[in-house]
Amino acid sequence: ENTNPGSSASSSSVNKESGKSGGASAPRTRKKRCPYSKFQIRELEREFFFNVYINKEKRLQLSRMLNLTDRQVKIWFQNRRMKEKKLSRDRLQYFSGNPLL
Amino acid sequence: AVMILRSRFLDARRKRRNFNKQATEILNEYFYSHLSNPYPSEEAKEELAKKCGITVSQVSNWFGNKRIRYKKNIGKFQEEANIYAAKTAVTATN
DNA sequence: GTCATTTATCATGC
DNA sequence: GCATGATAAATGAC
Repeated sequence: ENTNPGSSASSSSVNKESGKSGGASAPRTRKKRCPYSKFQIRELEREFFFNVYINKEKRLQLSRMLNLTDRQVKIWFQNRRMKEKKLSRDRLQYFSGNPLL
Repeated sequence: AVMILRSRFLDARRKRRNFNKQATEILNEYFYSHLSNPYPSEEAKEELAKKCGITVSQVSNWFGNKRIRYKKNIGKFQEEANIYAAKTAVTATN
């Protein structure tokens, strides 16, 4: 169901671009968006349920378990918090007789 | 259990309905009359949302989709661009 | 950290 | 069958 760069053994793949080194490095193309697997989402959501803000330790642990970079986990939590905020706004509209929709 | 209900709520919201023709007209009019900088301010978004009868988030979604789809294939939108360019030109002269 | 955004993907309308 | 609106990764401004 998932051809993620994380599902299994293929560890050393895509990322790395740590290169900030000597000048001439290329325009470093934007990383292509790759949807996460159901398993990855479940584990991320599980942790998000316990605490909306994840500390560095759990972040590294979770990134290893899911074969994601710590940066990806960090960004996932950021986006997830924004999503939760939008959901709250939508619920407010929904329960306050707004004639929209 | 909670997460299941939560995901249900999300999926339900994802059921899409097209905007009415008048709303699309208003949005396109703004887009093509600001083609050099199609980034409406927050106030402009609220005004557009009110005039179109949609939410501010829906306005943001529409402009996000419109910008990238226009950029990806300008030729496909050329006819549409001409139509709204002529329309705004007429309203300007009146 | 938030937050608007870009980009690809998803789900639906027709 | 694509057009279209909404959502999911990823970036960058601040």
